[in-house]
Amino acid sequence: MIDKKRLKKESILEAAAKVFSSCGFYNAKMAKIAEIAGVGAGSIYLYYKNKQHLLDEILNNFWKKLYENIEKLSSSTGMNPDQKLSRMIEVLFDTLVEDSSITMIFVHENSLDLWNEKVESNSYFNLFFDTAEKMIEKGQASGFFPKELDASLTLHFISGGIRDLLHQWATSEKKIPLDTIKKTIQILSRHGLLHPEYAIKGIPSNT
Amino acid sequence: MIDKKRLKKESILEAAAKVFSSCGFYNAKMAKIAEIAGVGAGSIYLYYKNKQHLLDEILNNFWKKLYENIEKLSSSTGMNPDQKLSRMIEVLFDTLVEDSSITMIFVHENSLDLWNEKVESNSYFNLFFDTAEKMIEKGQASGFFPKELDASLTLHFISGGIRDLLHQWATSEKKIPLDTIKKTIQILSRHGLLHPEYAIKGIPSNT
Amino acid sequence: MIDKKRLKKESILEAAAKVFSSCGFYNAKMAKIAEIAGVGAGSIYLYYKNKQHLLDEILNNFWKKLYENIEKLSSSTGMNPDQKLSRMIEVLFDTLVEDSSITMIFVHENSLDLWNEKVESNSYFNLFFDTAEKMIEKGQASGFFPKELDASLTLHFISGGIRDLLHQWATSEKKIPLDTIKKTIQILSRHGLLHPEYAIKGIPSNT
Amino acid sequence: MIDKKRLKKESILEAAAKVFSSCGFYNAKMAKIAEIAGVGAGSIYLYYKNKQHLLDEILNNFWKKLYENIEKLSSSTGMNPDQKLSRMIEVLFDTLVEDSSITMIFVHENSLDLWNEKVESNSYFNLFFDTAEKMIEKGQASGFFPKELDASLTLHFISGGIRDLLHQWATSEKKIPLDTIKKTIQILSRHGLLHPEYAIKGIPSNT
DNA sequence: GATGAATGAGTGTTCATTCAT
DNA sequence: AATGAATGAACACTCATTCAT
Repeated sequence: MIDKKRLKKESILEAAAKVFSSCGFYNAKMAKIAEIAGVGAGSIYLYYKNKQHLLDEILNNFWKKLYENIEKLSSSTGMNPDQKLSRMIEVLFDTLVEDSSITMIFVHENSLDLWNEKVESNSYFNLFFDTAEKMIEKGQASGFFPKELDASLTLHFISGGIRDLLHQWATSEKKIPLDTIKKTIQILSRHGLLHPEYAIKGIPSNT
Repeated sequence: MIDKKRLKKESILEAAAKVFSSCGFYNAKMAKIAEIAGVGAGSIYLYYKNKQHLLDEILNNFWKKLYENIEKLSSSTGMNPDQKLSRMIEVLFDTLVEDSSITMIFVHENSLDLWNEKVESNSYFNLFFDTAEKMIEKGQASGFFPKELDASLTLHFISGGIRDLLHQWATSEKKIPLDTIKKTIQILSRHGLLHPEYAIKGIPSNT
Repeated sequence: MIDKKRLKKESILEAAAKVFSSCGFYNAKMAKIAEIAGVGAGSIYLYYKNKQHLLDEILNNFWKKLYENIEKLSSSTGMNPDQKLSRMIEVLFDTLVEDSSITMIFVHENSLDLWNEKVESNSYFNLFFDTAEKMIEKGQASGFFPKELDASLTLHFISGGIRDLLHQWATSEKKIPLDTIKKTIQILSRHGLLHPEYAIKGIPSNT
Repeated sequence: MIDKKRLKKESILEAAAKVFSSCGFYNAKMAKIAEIAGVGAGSIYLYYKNKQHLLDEILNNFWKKLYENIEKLSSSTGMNPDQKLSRMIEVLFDTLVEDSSITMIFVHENSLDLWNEKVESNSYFNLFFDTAEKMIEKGQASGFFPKELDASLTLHFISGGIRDLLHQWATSEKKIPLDTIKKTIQILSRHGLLHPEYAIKGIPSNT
């Protein structure tokens, strides 16, 4: 009984994710969402205040999942910061890939006005970023990562990179293998584009 | 006479950029654009087919400028691939920072439907990416950059990173100095997050 | 058992009266009525056909009470028509004041569409008016009231006056004492605004 | 040109009055108003903020006209208070009869929520009532009208009476002649229902 | 009987676009 | 060319009413 309700609420959210991801938030019609969810148009409003609320929930769920995954990782022992970084990227990546609708929404719904509410402190969005930030700071403290980098900015750079790569992956005709994407992200995040040797020895002057 | 026309067309585009960047595409009102441009609402349609066309033009101009800047760089001699990469990032960065409206649009207007038209082959968007891609491939050929990376994906990763960083910069209260942003991008793009020494020597096992 | 039912039916009507009087018919929500009555939303429809029916019942009850009060008065002996008129006004007034919800409804819910059904002949509304009309006609027959007046119109004038006065009373900040209202009604109904002496002697020409 | 605009604005208001008066405010459809006015649905909003604004304008116009008519009367000389009262009732009556749509609206749209805005001080509604109130007070000062009456309440009684009488007139099948209505109002307002002689001599005890 | 979740018809309002002037 | 008044399609949301439980 109470399970059925949860199921219905869930199916509406899934339908919304599907429609948002394929049409974008502004072109998504509530009627379409209702149709896909298999409920009457008015029923959506029994569970969600309005269209915006649907998006908020979707994104919040996403950040929550991400936070929970990263949280375990953060407090785990037996990995050095570099391994944790690798793992974090993997988690971020896997979470995104797991549900392509969410990925598309994450990728696309960046529009200015769609973010105001989620920046409330201690939203999962912030929890995620704070946790990840601290992981990087620890890596800096133990000498793994250069101290001159700002942890928050670093995080944004990497997550932005991942986002665009997935955008590319999701929209490209000839599907790029996910493993290629994954490896690319790992290399670039950890080593950057420049060959490590050059980074240390410097560039040979006769080139 | 013909100059006056060009001026008016230009001022409309500038107004559109201003409004798009502050409200987002979907909340931007044509009436507001006309008002800011100082023209009648109907006049916009003398120069641009519709709202979408305005956005297309803005983004196209942006990619054109970017392409032209990168083009010179690409064919220039006297720089090694690493220096060119650095310079390219600088160009990308500077071009974005130059006009904050455009940056905000570049950052936000990712919505699915807003991109279909621009992927036409030989748009400046593609020209830019092709050129940049070739630069990276040259770097790989000459051993500067690891061959295992896909040039196109690399490019997307970096541009996505830059985008998110600038988003962060544009929306953060306490303005982060642009130089910090710039340096962060340079380091991460070229060296990644992991300290180069570890990248080569490997991680000490006793950590 | 059957009493419990009557009680529930009653409480729904009371709740409806409360909500109608505070929000007006069109802004009254069935859900709110159900909540105040302490029943489920669907239960209302076990007792009343629809929203309109609730209003009909409320008003019908009101006219019924009024009719019953006036009926006794009409057939009573020992009062002259003027005294009966006075008494009738008093009854009308007291009935209205007794339940302020009903008053507000009587005062406000005049909207065209809300009346069609109630004009069915031999509704209590009509019974009340017929009885009151006859009282006035008797007064005319016995010379108390001027014969040139139409009894029905007279009645409407007076009841309209009372209605507006009560509206005034119900909405005014600084509560006007009910006695003042009552006295005003009595004087104006019986003597009008003009000082009786002038009415007979005529107006002195030198004013 | 500017006249055409005024004409269009006017025609929309007239259409609104027509529809409001026949359906009531809440059942009036904007689409219907537009259709009757012969304009597109959106055009209404070029001239009026919303549906409520239409009603406000209609009623405000009505009170304005009424105020202007009463104002002249109030400051005129050569009439005693009783004559002025008579004249005022006539003006009120004539203004209402002049446009039956407005009358119906005046009669029906009393709903609680439809009045909030108009009670702003110095609206024409208030100006009208203040002016009329002063007329009555003058009549009391010069002994024409009984001092025990409150001028404001008196006014409300009379206007309420007129309203109901016109309601009656407007909805009755067999059209009552307007003259009958008018005379009824005059008599009742000035002399009340009781025969003036009785009012002075008292009621003979043997009745 | 009683419930309250589900429904979907219904509508005020917006705004990109057009076109008469 | 330039205007801005006019348009009308489109849509999120409400809420009286129903009906499965």
